[in-house]
Amino acid sequence: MNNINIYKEKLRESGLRPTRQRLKICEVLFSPEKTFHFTINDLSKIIEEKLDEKISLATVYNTVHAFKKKGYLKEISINSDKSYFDTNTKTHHHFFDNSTKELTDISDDQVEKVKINTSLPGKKITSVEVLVRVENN
Amino acid sequence: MNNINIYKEKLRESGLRPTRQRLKICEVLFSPEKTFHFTINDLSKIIEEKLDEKISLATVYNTVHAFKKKGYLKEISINSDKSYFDTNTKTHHHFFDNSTKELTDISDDQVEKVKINTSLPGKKITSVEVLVRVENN
DNA sequence: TTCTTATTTAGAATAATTATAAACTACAAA
DNA sequence: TTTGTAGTTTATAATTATTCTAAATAAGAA
Repeated sequence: MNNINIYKEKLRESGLRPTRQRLKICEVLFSPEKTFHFTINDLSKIIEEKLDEKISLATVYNTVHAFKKKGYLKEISINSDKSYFDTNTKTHHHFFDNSTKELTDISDDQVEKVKINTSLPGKKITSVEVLVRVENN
Repeated sequence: MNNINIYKEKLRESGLRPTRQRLKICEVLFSPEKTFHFTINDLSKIIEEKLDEKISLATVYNTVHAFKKKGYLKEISINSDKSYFDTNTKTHHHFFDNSTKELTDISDDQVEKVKINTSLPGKKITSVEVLVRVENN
């Protein structure tokens, strides 16, 4: 089965032209059943391996940022030396394994609601996310 | 009052030679009563303004990383485009203001203990930190 | 088909960080 | 004190991630 028409539709809805490159990137990002994390470099490599055709690195950057802006991707800051993106855009939490540098999702329902007993005047909370660092024991 | 001898002592304890440069950086980082956040660039500028003498950027990098390794500084990843360091090395939480890009501490006691109902086999939790994103309302 | 505007692209530019290797310095031992 | 050595500092080059630029291309409307 092919999702291309769905992606075309979605892109057009978002005001993004469904170009060949964007559709390929959609396939790589949104066809897998499970959400995943990646860096731009990861993505670029996956595309090279999976596809017969190369997509310019600048386009990968452009596309990822466009998708992020539209809310189809989420940027995660764990490691300051690289930008990680996540195809899971819902508010959720993470394990970060300091031993292996791996990042894993913790679904929202496995963390009890976090209560913050303070606030900033004139500001409203947009998200509350938990980072659980682990290491080998 | 002068903390230099305390810094000298601490550095020596840690196996770091108390050089002129390291002592100056200690003064800038650890003399203020309140902890604070900074980037390497911030720190470099503060040093230039405060001190009559310049410290090479490479040394600032070296020193910050050495202090981080020894546990005197903590690295914070909020914004992926820069590395922030924190002189508050205790486990604590943050507000990140998306409107102003400002980072503020939330002390540990203002956040109720976070319960995680899942775990990773063979791993132990080393820290649980909460990031609360806010924006103007 | 044609026109307009968005998009892609290679490569240059920028910015943060790390590496290099020579000069310098803290400090232990003579 | 002086000296030797290992740790540090430094300027600069190298590297890496990311953004910019401007020309070529392609999508979609007329």
